[in-house]
Amino acid sequence: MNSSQTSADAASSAPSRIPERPSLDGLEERWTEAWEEHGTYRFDRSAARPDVFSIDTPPPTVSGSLHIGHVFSYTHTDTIARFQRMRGKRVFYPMGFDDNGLPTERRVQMFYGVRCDPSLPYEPNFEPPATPPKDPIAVSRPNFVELCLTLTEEDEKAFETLWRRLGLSVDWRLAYTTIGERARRTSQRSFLDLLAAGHVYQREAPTLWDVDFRTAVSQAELEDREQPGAYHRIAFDRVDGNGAVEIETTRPELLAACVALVAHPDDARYQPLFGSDVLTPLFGARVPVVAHELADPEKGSGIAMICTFGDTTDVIWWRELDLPTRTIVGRDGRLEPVHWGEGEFSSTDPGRAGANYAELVGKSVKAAQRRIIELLAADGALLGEARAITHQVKFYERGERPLEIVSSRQWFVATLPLRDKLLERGEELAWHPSYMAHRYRSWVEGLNSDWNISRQRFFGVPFPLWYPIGEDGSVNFAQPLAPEPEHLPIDPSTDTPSGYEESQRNLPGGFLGDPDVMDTWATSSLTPQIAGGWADDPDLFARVFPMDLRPQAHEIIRTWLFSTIVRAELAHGTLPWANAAISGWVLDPDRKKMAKSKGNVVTPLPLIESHGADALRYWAANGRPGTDTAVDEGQVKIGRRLAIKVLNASRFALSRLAGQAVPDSAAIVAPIDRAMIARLATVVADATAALEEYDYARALERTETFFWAFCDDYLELVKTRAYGADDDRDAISARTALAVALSTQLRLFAPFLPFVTEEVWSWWQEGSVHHAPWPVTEELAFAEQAGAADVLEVAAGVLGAVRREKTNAKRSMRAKVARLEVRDSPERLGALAAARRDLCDAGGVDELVLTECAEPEVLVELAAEE
RNA sequence: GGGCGCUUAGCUCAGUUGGUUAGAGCGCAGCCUUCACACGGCUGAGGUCGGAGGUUCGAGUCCUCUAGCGCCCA
Repeated sequence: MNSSQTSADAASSAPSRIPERPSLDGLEERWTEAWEEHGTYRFDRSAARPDVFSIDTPPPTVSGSLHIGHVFSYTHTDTIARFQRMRGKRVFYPMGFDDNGLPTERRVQMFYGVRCDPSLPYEPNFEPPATPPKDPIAVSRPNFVELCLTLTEEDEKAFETLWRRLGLSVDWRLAYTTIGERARRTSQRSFLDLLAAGHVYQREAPTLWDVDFRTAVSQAELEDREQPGAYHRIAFDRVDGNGAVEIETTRPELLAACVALVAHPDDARYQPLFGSDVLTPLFGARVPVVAHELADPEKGSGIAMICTFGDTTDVIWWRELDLPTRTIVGRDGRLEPVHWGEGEFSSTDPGRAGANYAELVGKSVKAAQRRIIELLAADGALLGEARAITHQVKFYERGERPLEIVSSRQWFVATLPLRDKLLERGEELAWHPSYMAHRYRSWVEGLNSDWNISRQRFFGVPFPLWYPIGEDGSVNFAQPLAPEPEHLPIDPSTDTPSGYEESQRNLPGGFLGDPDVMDTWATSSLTPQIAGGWADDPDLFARVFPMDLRPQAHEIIRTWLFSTIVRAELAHGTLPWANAAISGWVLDPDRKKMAKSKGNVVTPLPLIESHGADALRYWAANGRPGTDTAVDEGQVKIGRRLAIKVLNASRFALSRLAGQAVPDSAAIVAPIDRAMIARLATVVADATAALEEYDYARALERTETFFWAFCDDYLELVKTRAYGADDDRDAISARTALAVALSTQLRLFAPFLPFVTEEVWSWWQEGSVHHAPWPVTEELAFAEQAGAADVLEVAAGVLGAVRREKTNAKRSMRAKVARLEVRDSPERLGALAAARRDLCDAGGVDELVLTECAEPEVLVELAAEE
């Protein structure tokens, strides 16, 4: 701490700035406004990279509800941002909003009662009805996107309001969205770069498909769900007439799509059949019996049918065994018409096959299953009763029906070849807490497909490509037409490729715009590049990238964290950040996961309104890194109590300071004052070390523990002395120690309680506490004690004994002590002697006797009641 | 099936590299209107650290096995 800065100005004005009855009321409005006005949290973009601390803030999904989980994790990040700022870093702390993608589309559909039909033309004056109609109105894609933009804008305002009330030290000038112009330019430019470098490719391939959303989904968006099912035993006649082969399947409705039977190569039961053919019942299609290691002899009858495509194993068999394709399930999840006897759908009896299939066509897979079981039973091919089981079925994480696998044209990022490199990057990254690295590693090790980034949706970043259409009407997907980088962002559904006229769209000799949009992760994986200005502000980008910190929740390690590492690796050959801080979840008060469907989601605003932002932040900052934490209003109330205590203790500590804004610590001469400062120095060291390791919770806990002891013991002990005369050097020592301790503690608390600390700071200091230097042990080193007994600890112990005696006697704490005898070691008695005056004042002690004794004891004789 | 985390007072949780009688807050009980604070203060009663075994002079803190809860991956 600087010494000897006594300013006459401060001397006259400072005490008057301390309110008579300090209160939390109005602090948030006042300081939120002041910070905005003074640009307290603005990023200084003149800073060089080593002086910058940059944060890749998670952009919340704006169409999701505001809930307490946001407050929780964003508070954690904010404490780190504030700590780094006070350490002198220029903090790059932008806020983003993730608005593109399916959640927004769903919300818009519900909110306005519309659905998107891309075949419709744009209606410039379209207004959605005031109340959503029962049957959704079909609107064009541009109209639909407009509604998405309108609604997300409103949602973003609600989020921003919450963040500001919570006191996040975000630079709002840096806010971005994942659908905004910069995001589209960045995503499209990055895509074209990857295309040029050969890291993305397009392929007609079996794709995981959600039949309700009618879009492809990627491996990262899958989840297994336990589902009831049943094994049905079906007989396939052998072509050679030597009886039948019995298979078991959970998906009999795919029988028409069967292309082979498969058993394990070592399975003696089926070895004689390999290479021979069998006929599918009902359809008479001739299919081979083949061998493959993935066939499980333990499962069902040990031989399975391979279809187009029942599950991902079917896809592997299809690819590795070079089997034909018989597609029967359409993109709507219903069985499509096929022509038996033609092409892939050969049959020994096309007429019968067609008649049987006519019973199924147009039905959903579920309905088709019910019908085909009846047909098989009537045919005699169904053997025995169905055997009920439960099994894991793949779902889109937001979907309601099992995924189908359909063949479609999709863009992929080649992630599988990167696997080893990605594992290395995971090792390089500093994870907080460290065990979260396992989540990433097990995910990368389990990668089984390249990243499909095409989505057959509407509100997203379009692929910046067109495809030439030949004179014969065939589309040349192999030679896409790309725009010039300076024209980005573009929308191929409304923009025209160079060398073509708009009139040539979708016509022979013309062009076709890529109809798809990118996976939402394909854009949000670029948040460091979007926020940092990679595509349009290289100067800024060089100052912030690679970033210092990615804070996020653990459930999106496989999606957001993973995909961001992929993109940075491909674009820059580096990690996108040095540290990943993984926060836990917020659970409801009964420690259950919060979910809209359960109705147990806690909204944060009422908690801020009733207890204050500092209080809610206190609760959040008590959640250890990575640990799931229950909502606990009791903890919030304690946060409020702490904030009030800071106000009141500060008022006392400063009340007799006589206006020295920055007192000279050389005036701190009393041993107990020095002991308190020495202990505070250890708190500074602990809190600093903890924050350096992203353990904000530990830093808060250390600071808070010290603060309560400071109030309960030290403040009480020195209270009388601090009121002493202006020429009393012991009084000055106490006042100075109070001021130094307060200054240090306010700065330690500032990242956690930004409002109340700023308020108190403003009573006696210039500038914002949030730009004050983070305390260092050196400024308190003058009080270092060499091995002596801790005066404060001994005195506080004796004071406690006095209080105990008064409580036992049911007397007031003001009651006089006629005689106090302390028996203890010479060393401790020496320490106590140094605090004799304070102890007698605080305890109301008339006579203090110190007796050397091996058996420590405190004897309290209360004076008679008056 | 593989992996990770958690299990410490009625509740929510600390306990950093193993070291004197295991800590905090809430809740509970009692006391005190004290000149920073009744949106307060003081004091107190409550655990032998999920279970079993082991290493060690010494283990909540390290090792093995085991139970329950939660999660990740396949």
